[in-house]
Amino acid sequence: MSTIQPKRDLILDCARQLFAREGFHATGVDRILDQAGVAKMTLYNHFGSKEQLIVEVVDQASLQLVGLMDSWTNASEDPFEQIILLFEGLAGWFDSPDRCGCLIQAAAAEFSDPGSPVGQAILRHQERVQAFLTRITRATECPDASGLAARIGLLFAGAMTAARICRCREPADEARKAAAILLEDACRRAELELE
Amino acid sequence: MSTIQPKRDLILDCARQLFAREGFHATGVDRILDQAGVAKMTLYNHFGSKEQLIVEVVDQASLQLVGLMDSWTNASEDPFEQIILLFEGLAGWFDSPDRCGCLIQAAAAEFSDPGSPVGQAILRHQERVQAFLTRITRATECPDASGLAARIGLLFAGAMTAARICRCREPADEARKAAAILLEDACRRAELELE
DNA sequence: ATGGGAATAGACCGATCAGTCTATTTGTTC
DNA sequence: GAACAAATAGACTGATCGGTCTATTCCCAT
Repeated sequence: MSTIQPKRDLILDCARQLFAREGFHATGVDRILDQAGVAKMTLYNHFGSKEQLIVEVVDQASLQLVGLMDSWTNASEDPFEQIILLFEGLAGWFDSPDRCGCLIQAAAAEFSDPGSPVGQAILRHQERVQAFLTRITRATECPDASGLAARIGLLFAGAMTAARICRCREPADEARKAAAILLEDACRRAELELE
Repeated sequence: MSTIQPKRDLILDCARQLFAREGFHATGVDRILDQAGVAKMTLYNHFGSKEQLIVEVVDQASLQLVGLMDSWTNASEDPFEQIILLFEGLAGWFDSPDRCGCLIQAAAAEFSDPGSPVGQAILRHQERVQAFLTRITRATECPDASGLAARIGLLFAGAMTAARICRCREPADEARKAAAILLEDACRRAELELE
């Protein structure tokens, strides 16, 4: 058997794909087992329950997405450019043919209780993203960096939501334009303040 | 029996509430029947299948939301003000305690196939919203009205997505600020073009 | 009063759900 | 080769799923 990756990661990967394509509740444990070619007890020994598997899938997807955002923005030192790069990266991400939008948004839609383990994982993701965005907007030295980060985050989330429906990169491109306008505005206000 | 509204609307209403709170796949038909106090055959005589019920719930929610958007913006004749009113209305909408975000976004997350009946209903909604927004942005007589509408739509969707997670009106307030900046920018470009 | 359409309760269907259990095999490491 | 942990197949549980069917009851209009 040529399992390069341990079974645990294999299950995590197959589960992520199926959850993204079919949804969390609509994907039965047996479907994941078939896809991964793995016995039932292997899954339950590793994760304990379907809910815990979902939590780990969401956490992994969150770290992966934030990692992507980081790699997209690494190409520049200028925080203004970084935000543009962020939306360009997002647009490129949507070009992947098998992509069905953001897994974490899907999880938020299916698990609305913020107190549940899955809800907690979603909140962790939200905090990660906002922390990432705030780190960039603070570097712009514009006033109201956190407000700017919140607005950029709204565009980011909106682009993901729209891309799930229209399945194209246009929302991300439009979000990039909107972000550029918001940045220009914040920049202009900063200059006014200096005078 | 004091059924003021016909059973059909009662079922539709209970289903909408349960779908919004628990999700579509997670809500069994029997739960809807219990909540509505209605026999199983009554539901199946009216809707034929759970999927068709979902389609009608989504369509009803779409018409209701667009109707709300219309009523929020009716308070002014000025298209710039109308967009601000739109996000103020949205913020007020999120103040409702039992609200768990946008039912149509949840549907989009659970039914990713755009060819399915539910997917079609979601596309119809998306077209309704964009048509509504474009009608307003065209009245601003700014250049690139459809682009502006798309950007406003992204903020609108982003605010809904964020509100589902944080369960507060802040995202809508922040989206309103962002929309105001986008409008100001579009307005400024229009004036520059006139000179 | 009576006929008919709408709604009722509830049994029933096969399929699938998440999760458990056991007995066996596999691969690795002393 | 012995020991041991990991993974295997597959039977099994009770619950729930969406959906069907029947027989009965209710209410309203003629």
